[in-house]
Amino acid sequence: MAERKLTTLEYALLGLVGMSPLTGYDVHKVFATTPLAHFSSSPGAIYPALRRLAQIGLLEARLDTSKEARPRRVFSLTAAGERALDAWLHQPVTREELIRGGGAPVLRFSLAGGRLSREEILAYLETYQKAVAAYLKELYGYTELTTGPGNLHGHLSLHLGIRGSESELEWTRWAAAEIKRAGRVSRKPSPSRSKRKDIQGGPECHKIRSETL
Amino acid sequence: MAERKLTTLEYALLGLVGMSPLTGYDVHKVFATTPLAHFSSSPGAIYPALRRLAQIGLLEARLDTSKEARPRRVFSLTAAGERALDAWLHQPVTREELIRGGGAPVLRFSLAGGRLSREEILAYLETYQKAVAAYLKELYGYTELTTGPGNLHGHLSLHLGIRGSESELEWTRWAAAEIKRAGRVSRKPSPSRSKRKDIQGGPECHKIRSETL
DNA sequence: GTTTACATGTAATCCGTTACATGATTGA
DNA sequence: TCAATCATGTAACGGATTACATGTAAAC
Repeated sequence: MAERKLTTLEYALLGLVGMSPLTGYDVHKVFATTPLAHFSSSPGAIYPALRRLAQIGLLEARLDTSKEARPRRVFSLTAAGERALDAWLHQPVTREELIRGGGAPVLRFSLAGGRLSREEILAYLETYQKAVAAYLKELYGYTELTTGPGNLHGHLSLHLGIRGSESELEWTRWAAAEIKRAGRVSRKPSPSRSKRKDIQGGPECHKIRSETL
Repeated sequence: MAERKLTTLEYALLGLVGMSPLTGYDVHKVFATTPLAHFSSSPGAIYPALRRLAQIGLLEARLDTSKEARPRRVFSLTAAGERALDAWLHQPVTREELIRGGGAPVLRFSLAGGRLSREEILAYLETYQKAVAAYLKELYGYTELTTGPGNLHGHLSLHLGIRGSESELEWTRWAAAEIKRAGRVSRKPSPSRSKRKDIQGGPECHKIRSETL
């Protein structure tokens, strides 16, 4: 239980497997056919990563020998894997995550559905918003240096970053509002169900999510 | 001259060194203090990459032994380096570059100032725009799958990607318009200078650009 | 005079890419 | 039956991260 740091890909795998047990090829299909495509769907990335997670006890592999074909490993989350995933989902968005790309902030948000409470998710979006706002301030600071003639391309490139961050900032506010709204409207038609379940859905919902996210 | 494929970092180094000769620490400063920060400023990335580029003949290192301190290597572009950089700058934006992050599309645009003609730059922005538009179409296709209850987080995450791509698309149009406008207005006050030079500026402009981009 | 920041690297580790390998299933 | 696709991996290579090493200049 050396608690070594995991890569973004490995957390993505934990999250996917946590929705429903999956084989390596299932993961490949998700990465190849959904907006999660910025993860490589190459087997050379997926299979070793799954094996690594199994070796450190975060995933557990069940050998499926039905069909008497080549046995396939079906991976599912262990208790330690649940803990590692939940701990990661509770991390705030950092400046480094924003700058270095990799998509960790939105990945955490995607996987948080059903694993975090609505309050925790809103708190997470708050950290997201703050991080983007702070980074935007940095970018605005650069504009003074690039205005004026002689640096048109620097000026224009900077504005691409600024526009992107502005759009990201607006999204965090919009997403928070949508989540609050969804909590309100779905409580009315079915007041007997718990708030968590309203958003979370059942296992079949997980299946859909893993295919369409 | 085996023409091995270069990484985005290596092209960024070619571009920076092409603006003005630099040492490894100069590069570190650029990555640490400008919006180019999504490249790692760690010496373990920069120094080996510079050395690699020198070994394959794209950079040339001049040993500066003034000050009699530890000698520092000042890198500059070779003719082969210029060719490799220019060839890369002429590549259109691809779907893979957009999806896998890495910032190659905007990096090429940033480095294109002064190296490509205005017509070539506009053509490049055209490929950028087409690639983003095509990717946006893909993303819109996913919205149908995520609408409806039970997949709120997938739906919201998808919209983050859509908003980001829409913002990027608008930027390509705006940048093209700005470049056309700049070409027009700067020709009037100084009709004697060439069009290229109007945008490009001199060496001191390169220095500014490398610090502020 | 000692610490802090500047400056230039090297070494180990490790993840991801690319290419290869192989067997089962399906369609022509 | 032959090709193509599905499905499950392995192996080699290489680049990036992290940590370490070291020496100089400035600040206090």
